[in-house]
Amino acid sequence: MPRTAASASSPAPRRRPRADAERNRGRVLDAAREMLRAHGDEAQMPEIARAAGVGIGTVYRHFPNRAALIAAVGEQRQAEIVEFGRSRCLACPTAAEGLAAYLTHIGEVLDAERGLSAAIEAAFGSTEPAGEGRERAEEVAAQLLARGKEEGAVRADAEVEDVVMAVCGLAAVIRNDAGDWHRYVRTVCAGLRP
Amino acid sequence: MPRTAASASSPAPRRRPRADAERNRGRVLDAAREMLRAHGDEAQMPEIARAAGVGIGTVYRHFPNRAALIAAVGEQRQAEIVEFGRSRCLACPTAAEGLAAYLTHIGEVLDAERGLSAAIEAAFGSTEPAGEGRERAEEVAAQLLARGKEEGAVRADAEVEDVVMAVCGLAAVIRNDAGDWHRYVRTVCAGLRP
Amino acid sequence: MPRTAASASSPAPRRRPRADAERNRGRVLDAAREMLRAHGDEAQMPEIARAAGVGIGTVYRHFPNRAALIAAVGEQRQAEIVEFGRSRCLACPTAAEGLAAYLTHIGEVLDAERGLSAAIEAAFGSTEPAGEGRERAEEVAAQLLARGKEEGAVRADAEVEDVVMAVCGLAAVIRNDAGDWHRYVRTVCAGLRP
Amino acid sequence: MPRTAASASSPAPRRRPRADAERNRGRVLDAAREMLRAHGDEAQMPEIARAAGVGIGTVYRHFPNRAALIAAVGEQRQAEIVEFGRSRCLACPTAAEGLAAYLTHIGEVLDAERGLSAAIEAAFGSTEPAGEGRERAEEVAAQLLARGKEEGAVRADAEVEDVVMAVCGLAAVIRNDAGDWHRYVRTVCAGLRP
DNA sequence: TATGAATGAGATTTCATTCAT
DNA sequence: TATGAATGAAATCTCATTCAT
Repeated sequence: MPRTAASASSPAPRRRPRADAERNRGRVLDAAREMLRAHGDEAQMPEIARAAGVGIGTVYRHFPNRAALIAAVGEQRQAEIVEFGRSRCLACPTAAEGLAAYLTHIGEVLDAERGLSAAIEAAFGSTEPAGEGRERAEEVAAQLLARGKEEGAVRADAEVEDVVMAVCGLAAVIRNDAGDWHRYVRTVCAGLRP
Repeated sequence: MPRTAASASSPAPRRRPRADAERNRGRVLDAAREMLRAHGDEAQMPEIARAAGVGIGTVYRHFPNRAALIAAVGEQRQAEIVEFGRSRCLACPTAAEGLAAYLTHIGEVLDAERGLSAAIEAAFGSTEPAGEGRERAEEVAAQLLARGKEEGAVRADAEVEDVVMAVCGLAAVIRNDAGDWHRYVRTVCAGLRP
Repeated sequence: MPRTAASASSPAPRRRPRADAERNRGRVLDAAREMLRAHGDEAQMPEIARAAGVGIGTVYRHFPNRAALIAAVGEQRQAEIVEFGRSRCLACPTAAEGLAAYLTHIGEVLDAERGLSAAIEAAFGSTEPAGEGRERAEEVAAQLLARGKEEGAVRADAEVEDVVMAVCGLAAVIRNDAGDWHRYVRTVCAGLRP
Repeated sequence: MPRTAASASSPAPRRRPRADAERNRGRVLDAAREMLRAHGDEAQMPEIARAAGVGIGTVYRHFPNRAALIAAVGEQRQAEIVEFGRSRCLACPTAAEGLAAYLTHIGEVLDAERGLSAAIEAAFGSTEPAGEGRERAEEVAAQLLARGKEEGAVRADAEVEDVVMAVCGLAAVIRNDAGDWHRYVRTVCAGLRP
């Protein structure tokens, strides 16, 4: 596509549109996700920048520090997990099944993407920022619990907090290779029954 | 100067570590524990060495790297926790009470010593080396489960692995401030009941 | 802000070292020089970094290791010595006087700055890199010899190499306190006469 | 030589004769010399101990520190050089030849045993301890100079100090690869002539 | 007295983060 | 705004030297 005549002779029109920055942010996030998947916590900032095809300064323009970048990766992955929960688990015949399916899905993701598990654990775990992702995750849990109570499959005093903690624990179980995590899911589900 | 026949004069059974080395190892471990307690993962190797009153080379002679030192601290703390479990929780009137007491004690320790929680989590979690500490921890769990089954307070198919995972998850819950950990203990205990 | 036509707008001739890096390199070099003067070979890298007001990483960015830093100090001092030779000794009434003055100046510098003498000796001695400093030093020697031969005050077969070796030896004499170095200068000068 | 009857039945007569220690000292010295020859200043104390077949503690029993060991090696080698000077150079037809032969021999040794040159330089150079070796070295120089003056081949005001400095310089010239050391010898010899 | 594991000071490497361009 | 060279704090390694056995 030949440039239109308007493209004047200025040596380089330094007007990088916002879209450009947005694209860079995405590239960095993707690269970080890949590097974390591959190398876990060993993933290095310069490597991530290189993999993203940007300078390291650009990484820091979009994320104030390494922890923030990792957190962003965790939240991104969390969002996908929650979306799965919303579309698939809420659609299960029973809430009990839905809850089990939700936890099992999380387990599978964490198991398959070991390098991301700390990031995901933090996304689900931390009560602090109560970010948007966190909120949506809690919505899914809340709906599952509510339905579960209606169906008599969940203790009346179960709370969203209990699910959050279960997920957080699940992440740790998998990250530490502490045992067969399917059994953990079973225990927790049983523990939430009336 | 006739010695009695028994004097097996092997030139040197010299395989006990030198007394001072043993002492220094202990000092380093103690110092690391203090620094971790106080500063968590920020704890620095030179600071630890200084606090222990030894050179940094000594720290590295006893522990090949920072991670190994932290792991050792975790195992030490784990040993104390397990000892508590053995002497107190096994002595509870019922196994159910014992198990709850065990998990609650762990929760209290982790809650009070946030800085150590990652180290302790790893000590309880990792299946890898199956070190001595790990073994003892499993003994306690095994006995609690066995008695629990006799008393009809624990599922017949519960295994030591389930307790290990519960502990590991508990550590993560507390480390991430994911919620009221007492509730988590309750859920897990309930999940192990028949 | 119209630039004059001459502003060749090549996107980035960005190969000049950053100004601050250049400044820091200089600071490190100066600090090293001071520390060497004061403590000789005892001078420590962390101390030098501190004296320079930079982190130790910066020292190692500019100089791959301690030896390289010391060598750089030696070359810097050598450059000053050579400059003295160029401006003062070449201006002496006779080449013989010039040569004596040159060696005497070197002796005085080495005598006054014991801590630097090994570095300076290496700078004058080593034939290896034939760096810029070395080249200039040889120019001075070459001119003194050439004039000396014209004036009949220097052997016809004397070479720059002979002066270099004399300087190198002088440094060793002073560093080892092997005797009254003025006598050494006299011997060498006599040895270069026809 | 069978032990005399007096050698009682004590399980192990812990009377290591002095000869034993003396032998160890010699072994350490030899090993150090070899390691220095092979690796120069890189030679490490533990390696030397291993090469000598003794514990590192034994090395330190005989030599207070690394510098002292190296100095001892230098003095040993110096002694051999001086012995050569005494037996060969003093026997030359003329003192001028003797002096040249002496310096040339030193040059050859230093050239062939680069790793030892710093040690040898120090042995010849340092005025400090005026040890026995040093004294003998000066005797040779003194005799060569005395005969040279008689023969009219050496300046009347030449002193032992001048020879010492020449040797010291020679060592530096060779150690630094500053040029063709034979030329240096020539210059110095010429410089000592009337 | 001989031994070598243990020690600690200092050199060097690593990498997250900053900042001049 | 994007870049990556530059920075510096902390980890880690390397020996010379000490000292319990």
